[in-house]
Amino acid sequence: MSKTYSISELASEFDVTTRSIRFYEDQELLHPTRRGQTRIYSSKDRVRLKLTLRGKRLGFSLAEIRELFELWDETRSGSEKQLHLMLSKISERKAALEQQMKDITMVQLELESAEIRCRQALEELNEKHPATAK
Amino acid sequence: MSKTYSISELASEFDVTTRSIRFYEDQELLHPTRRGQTRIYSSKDRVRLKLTLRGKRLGFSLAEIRELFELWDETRSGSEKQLHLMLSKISERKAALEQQMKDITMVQLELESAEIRCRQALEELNEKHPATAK
DNA sequence: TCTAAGCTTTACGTTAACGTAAACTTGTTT
DNA sequence: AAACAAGTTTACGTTAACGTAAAGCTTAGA
Repeated sequence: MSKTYSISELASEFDVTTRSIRFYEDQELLHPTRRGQTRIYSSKDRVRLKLTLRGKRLGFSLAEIRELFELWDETRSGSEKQLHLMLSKISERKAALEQQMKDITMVQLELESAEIRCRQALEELNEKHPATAK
Repeated sequence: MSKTYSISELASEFDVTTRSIRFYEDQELLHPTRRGQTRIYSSKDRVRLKLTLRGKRLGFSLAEIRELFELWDETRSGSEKQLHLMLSKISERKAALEQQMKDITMVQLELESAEIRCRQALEELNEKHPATAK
């Protein structure tokens, strides 16, 4: 009897619209059960929603996210072939994430130096213009 | 007389289509000059293209990237107000990037443990099935 | 002179990821 | 009974970021 959630509970917890959540179901990322016609979300669904949103923030498409979910499900009782496929997908993703880490680091460095140049420009303004006090 | 580039040179160097490069110009991310009707790209344009692609990999929209370029250009001879605006945009971006770093780290951990579980499953298969040699 | 490569503009098509609106059911509160 | 809140389905609309022709210039080479 683990916990369940309504669609609006999940929507407000993760700050997405119910429209999005239904859309994710349509794309087979979530598989809520029903009571009557009302959707009931398990904690597994909740985890999947969380993972979905995280994946999105990382630039994965919904299709890619779905592919990962499916692979993982198939893998859970998988043949050797499935397991190897999963391992190769995993290392694909790992490589992509490492590239992203590098990109982020580069941009962070650029932002740092941009910030420094901004502050210097401000100081120069204040020397010519020591007026605007405090 | 610094170096210049043709559209297809840049396209093949960065592995994008010429269509995309022209589209970026349309969105005012690039500003090549012309010889006759042919576009000539400066090394500044090349840098901007590189930054654009990096920004895209990080999930920025073209509009956001353009906004950053414009802010930076305005800032280069900017008023105090411009400089402060730029600083606040910079810290916005820094915060977003930190969140992304966290996301990546989380996903990397999940991939790690998924990989481990895969390898264990493979070992178990090999114990029941020590056949497929080498 | 013809052709081929590489460039150009113009413009309609496409995909992903929802937004938005309309009309309906179901349960519960006044 | 009436009205409300929260859920549902159906379906058309929207935006971003290009893809994909189609048709025309321009210049080096056979």
